[in-house]
Amino acid sequence: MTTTSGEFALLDETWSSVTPPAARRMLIAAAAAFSVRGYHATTTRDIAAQAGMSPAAVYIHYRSKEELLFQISRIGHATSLAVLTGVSEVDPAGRLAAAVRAFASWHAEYHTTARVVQYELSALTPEHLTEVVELRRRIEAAVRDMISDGVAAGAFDVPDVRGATLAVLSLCIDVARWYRPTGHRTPAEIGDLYADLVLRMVGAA
Amino acid sequence: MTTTSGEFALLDETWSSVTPPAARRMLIAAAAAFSVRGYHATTTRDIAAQAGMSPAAVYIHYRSKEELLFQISRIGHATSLAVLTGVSEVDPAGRLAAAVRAFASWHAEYHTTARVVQYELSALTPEHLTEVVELRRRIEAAVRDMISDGVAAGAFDVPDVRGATLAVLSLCIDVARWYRPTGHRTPAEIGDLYADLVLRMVGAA
DNA sequence: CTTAGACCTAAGCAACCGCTTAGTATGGAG
DNA sequence: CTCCATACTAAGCGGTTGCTTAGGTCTAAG
Repeated sequence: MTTTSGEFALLDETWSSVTPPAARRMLIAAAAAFSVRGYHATTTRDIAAQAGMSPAAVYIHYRSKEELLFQISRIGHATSLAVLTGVSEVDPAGRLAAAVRAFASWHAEYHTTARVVQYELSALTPEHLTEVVELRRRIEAAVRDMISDGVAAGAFDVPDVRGATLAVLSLCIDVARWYRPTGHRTPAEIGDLYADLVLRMVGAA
Repeated sequence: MTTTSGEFALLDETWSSVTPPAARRMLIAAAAAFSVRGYHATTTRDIAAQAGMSPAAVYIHYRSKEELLFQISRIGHATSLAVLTGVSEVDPAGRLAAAVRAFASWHAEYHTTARVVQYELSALTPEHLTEVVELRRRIEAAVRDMISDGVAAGAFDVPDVRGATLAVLSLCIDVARWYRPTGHRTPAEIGDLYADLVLRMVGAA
């Protein structure tokens, strides 16, 4: 486990499915630029310069600037869904805690990608947005199921399951907004803090 | 109490300090446009059209597009700080609950303004950002004081006061991201839900 | 060496951006 | 009436945008 890639060493292959290498470099450059300046404030010249290529090189691999955004959003949503549902614990409290720990710390560790994922939805075309919204629906359903399983097992005390689901997701997602690598909390510490707070919110014994 | 202005009827004078009326109409049009499309995706022509004036009319009342953003951000931050600190309760749990209820429901009721306040900070000039960051510091300090007062009085069980402050503010702020007026929760209901969740987070008896 | 094809660049186009300039309409004071 | 300040618009300027086109360079098979 290195300090830069943290506990997501295996997932640092976020972009490994993107080929050829030049297309991957372009995506990574676009994600970095979008996360710092926002989609609309980023020019195709910015992206190309950061990837070390000419502005026209963008269009060898992607149809448009928006397609770059879509690929980042699609892969980022799929990765965060995998992180959330990839926990192995079986008891309700341990399972929810592990999922929140992983999901929250992913939003810190990969705050660059997460910011694009969470705050640039409105720049997607309607067709691309539809595809991404389906992934978001599955993320929400995963959290809701974990909470209602705990309620059914008598492990949680939750008067409003949908409200609690909303709050848990909201809390984790917002990490992408405020997190700074220079802050004095590591992604793992944020994960631990949030797992504890969420167990208190659902009234776990 | 009307359904549209909710419990913030008196505060619906958010922009009442802005004169003359044409300047106020321009600010409101800009806030609406920025909240829907984002600062960088909004053109001065969009703003002027929504205010029913010509593009040049923007520059009668404001030096630049960025100054419109700054005024929205400054007034919005000041208003949300007033909402947060305007609670009258004295006991720690009641005071924190009332503050969270007011702050969270403000972010729903005025989600248009709140979105600009929370998500367009990076478009401000360094000088304007400095002024707004000072208001944000006071907002954070207000929440932190409420939590540490409760800890000192033995009413809360909080192992990490700064971490809890971060989470409480984060939860309320993120309402501006997900809230939709067409949703089935009213701003007041969101405030009640969040006040309960926050009391659980701080371990109030 | 020739050739095909993948990959990339230099140059630039049409459209659009924030903002400016020059001028018009209005209404109150003298 | 004249004069002037205020509030606005029509037109457009210089610069930037996303994206295209035409052409160059590299690798590897024949």
